[in-house]
Amino acid sequence: MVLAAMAQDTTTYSISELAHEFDVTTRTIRHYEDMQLLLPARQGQKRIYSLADRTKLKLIVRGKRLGFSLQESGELINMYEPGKSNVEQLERTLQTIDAQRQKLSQQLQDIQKTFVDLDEAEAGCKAELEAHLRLVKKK
Amino acid sequence: MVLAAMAQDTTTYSISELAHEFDVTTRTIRHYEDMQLLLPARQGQKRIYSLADRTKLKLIVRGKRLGFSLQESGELINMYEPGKSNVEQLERTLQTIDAQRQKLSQQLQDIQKTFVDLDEAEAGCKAELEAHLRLVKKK
DNA sequence: ATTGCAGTTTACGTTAACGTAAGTTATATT
DNA sequence: AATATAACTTACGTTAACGTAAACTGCAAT
Repeated sequence: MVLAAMAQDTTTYSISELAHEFDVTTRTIRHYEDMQLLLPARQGQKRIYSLADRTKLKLIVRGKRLGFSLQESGELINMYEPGKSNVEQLERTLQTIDAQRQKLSQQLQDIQKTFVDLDEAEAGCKAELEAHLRLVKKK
Repeated sequence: MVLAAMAQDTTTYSISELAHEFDVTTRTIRHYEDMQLLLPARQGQKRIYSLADRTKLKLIVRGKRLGFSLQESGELINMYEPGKSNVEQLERTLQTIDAQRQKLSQQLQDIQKTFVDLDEAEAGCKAELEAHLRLVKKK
């Protein structure tokens, strides 16, 4: 479900609802707005978040788990917004998409390696633990 | 190859060699030492890095690509050091290993989802581009 | 009427991860 | 002997991503 296709949904959220759902503070959400990642509607002073806003926040939070900066997450979000349909911009977006893919591939490899390392570390630990157990049993 | 098993290798590196190999500054490497992640030997004032030191640095750099803090990378490194062989410590290490695995699994899922999103975004971009091309052709 | 939330703005504070600059030392080269 | 190169220490500066506090607003229930 792309951001653009969410226009008809009228569900809205308060800032504290979103904060609770994604386990962040309201300050954090407002900060993302300061950084231009979100631009919720207003009802008087209060911020009213749409489903599209929620999705953007979800992307930011996911990005954080992957170690993305807010800027990087911002780029990611912009990819889903078809807005600027001039050719030059579209081609730059395609390049950004490719760059993102490469970064993710690198991360995939890093994760695989780390899993292997963790297996080794675990094996070493368990071996040592059993050595200890044997010592206790012999006594 | 575990850190402990690298004792016999006598290869050494200067700080600038490592900096160049891993594409970081010497300042960065010294910073990791300040943060207790590295403890190279000395030859007078100069730092002399062993193969084990190099491996630790590699782990740190890899961790950074995964968005790990230096503290987290420090924990990872400590897992490979069998040093403190008391049972309690070993069991805590096993727990840390498990926590790491869970974090990595979450990252894996996030990466998969992001790949899907990128595919969608790319498809949308290309569709728009072709729409543009058709407009030009019709003229 | 006031008490209590939930929300708001403004603004200074904090932490991590280095950058950058200044001044010093040691070794090697011209 | 002078210069270059690579290393070093000390210390202040910077950026990102919020935290935290203070003071204000609007609505709801007692």
